[in-house]
Amino acid sequence: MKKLSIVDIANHLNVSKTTISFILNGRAQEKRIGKELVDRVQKFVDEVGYKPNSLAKSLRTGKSNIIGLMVEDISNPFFASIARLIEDRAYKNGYKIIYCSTDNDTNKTRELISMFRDRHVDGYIIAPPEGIEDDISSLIKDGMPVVLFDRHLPKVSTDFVEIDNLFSTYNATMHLIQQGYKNIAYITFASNQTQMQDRLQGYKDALDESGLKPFIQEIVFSQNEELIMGPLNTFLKKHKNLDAVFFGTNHVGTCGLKVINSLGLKVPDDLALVSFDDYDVFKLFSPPVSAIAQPIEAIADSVITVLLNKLNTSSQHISSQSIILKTDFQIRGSSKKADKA
Amino acid sequence: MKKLSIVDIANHLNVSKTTISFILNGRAQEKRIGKELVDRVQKFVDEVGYKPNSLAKSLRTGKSNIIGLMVEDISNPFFASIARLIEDRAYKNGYKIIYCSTDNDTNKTRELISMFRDRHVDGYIIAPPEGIEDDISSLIKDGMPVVLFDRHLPKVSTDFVEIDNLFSTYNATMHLIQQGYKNIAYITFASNQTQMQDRLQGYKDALDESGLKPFIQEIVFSQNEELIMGPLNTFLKKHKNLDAVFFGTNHVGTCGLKVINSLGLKVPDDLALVSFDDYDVFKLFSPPVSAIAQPIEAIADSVITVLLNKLNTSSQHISSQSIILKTDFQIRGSSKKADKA
DNA sequence: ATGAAAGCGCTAACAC
DNA sequence: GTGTTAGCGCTTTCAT
Repeated sequence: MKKLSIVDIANHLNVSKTTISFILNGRAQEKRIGKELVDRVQKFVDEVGYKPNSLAKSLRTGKSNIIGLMVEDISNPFFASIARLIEDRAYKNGYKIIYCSTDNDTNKTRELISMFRDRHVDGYIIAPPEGIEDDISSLIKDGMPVVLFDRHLPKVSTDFVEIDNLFSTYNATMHLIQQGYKNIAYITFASNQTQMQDRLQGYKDALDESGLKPFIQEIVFSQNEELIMGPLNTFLKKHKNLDAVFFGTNHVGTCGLKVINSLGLKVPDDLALVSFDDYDVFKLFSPPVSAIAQPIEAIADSVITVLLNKLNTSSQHISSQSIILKTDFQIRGSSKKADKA
Repeated sequence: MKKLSIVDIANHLNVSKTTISFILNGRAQEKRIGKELVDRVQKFVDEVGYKPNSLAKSLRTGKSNIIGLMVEDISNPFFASIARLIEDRAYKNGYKIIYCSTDNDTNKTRELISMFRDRHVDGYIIAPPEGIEDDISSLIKDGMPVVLFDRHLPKVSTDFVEIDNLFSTYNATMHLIQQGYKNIAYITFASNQTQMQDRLQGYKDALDESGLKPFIQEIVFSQNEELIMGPLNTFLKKHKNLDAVFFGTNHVGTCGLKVINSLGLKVPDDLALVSFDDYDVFKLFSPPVSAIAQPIEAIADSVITVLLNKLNTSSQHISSQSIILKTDFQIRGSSKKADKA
């Protein structure tokens, strides 16, 4: 059974394909097409299960109903959860998602953007790596709806959705300080991305304000856990005087826990812990790890809402918006000073 | 700057667009097009950064270079990791991925398949829910390349990639028995999917063989963790005599750990633990949880290899293959009997 | 109120 | 070797 086209059904019904097209696109009223005809067409279409070829439609209209989603790494639970939520909302609104992981690699990202353009995606949701400013700018210049999230590009004016990174780490660091910890390290990935810089700054500000000395360890991002745990191990062994460690991301945090376990360190007695991003690993660790929970649902919701908005308003120039969401600091056993101060 | 089409560049070079098309598609040799012309075209194309419109190409050729990937839930670390790996391989071979989560919902899946068809995806990778047999069959009947994974549909003859579920649970259950545990429960999601049934059977076989009594608890699948933890809690409270629990999936396992923590049970003294699927949560729990590690890379690799194969061989009727991979049972502290038997 | 026809950008049979 | 041309299936202007 060959798939039928609009022509087939037009022929079968002895009507012009134009009319069919109008009816199928809900413009029957507007075109004053006879109600009786409309029903007849509708009925037949349902009967044979005709579906317009969306490729042809896209070619003609220039709209693909596809949204491109570019995250750092889809296997990271943070991004996976957001992707899931965005996916749901997108499908409900008639959009499909094409996604991919950038690995924070500028060239790969550039290539992917080009692929997306080529595919005529209608909109872009991107957690951008550094160095991609020009590509994003040109996307925007060409009128493509773009929403950044998790971080933004200071030199590009776009809509973006973020959390209050600086306050989050400041606040959590302050908590450690209030608990009486003095030698607090901050371990993060080496990155100039805004969210990473803001987080680092929040930590620094808190220490500064309290007259404490910062210990910062930046690790080169890698897919290979060994390459993260190695430097972490070295760092922790070298700084025996530390009494608390702040992990800048969930990935660093997880690797950190593994290293701490392998070193046989006691939490929080030997070392207190706080990590960015909250997820099961932290909740189930013994003791559970204090963590900064990002409002995943709110982020996904904001992102897709903003994008759908841009997609639906024909007007090119709505002023772009920045949405900054609050995080939720979950204080748990890993950062509570033992009673005998 | 308007995006240019093949016609523009043909005009600009005073050549027919056919010639351009041939050159761009690497058929210059075959068509004996002058090397000099080829170079000239190539140079100009590079210069202006011309990219063929893939929509038009797809419309014409019927190929979209898109693979549809349907998993149960992209935010589940197992599926997220596999998706990531498949994505990489697919991109390297010139394919993009459109993915979505089925939630094990037959109707949703049916709709998604229809969307994929409509989008003319070139191939399908599916972790199928129950009840979707007919849709898959018709896909195959129409000559679409389909690879199932994680589970299969007994009534449909397709290529699929799976692990040896039955042996995996049998083996791990035997381990518990050898450690001296007598009252071993198996907690899983209620499901008739092959992998779930096989896992359950492996457990039953082991108990049978050892003359032990099974305790089986099936939980209704849900996105909402509360709805999983509730029944779990009830079950554990009701069966105080249990000395070991086997979790049938990573999700059940994670929820199980939360419940065990909230109940204040000691692992493995109060309760020994084994779970299907290995991931960070299990590795970092105290004590670390014995787990059946699926060979993620091998699964992803097999899936995409099989699919690419089907995509590239024009022949319709290669006999379909089933690939069954081995798992790796990681024995850890959660299932070792305390020394004083 | 309905239909004819142009055209979105590309490929490939078929001429020349 | 290179160009002409007919679609792929759809939307939309314009004429009737």
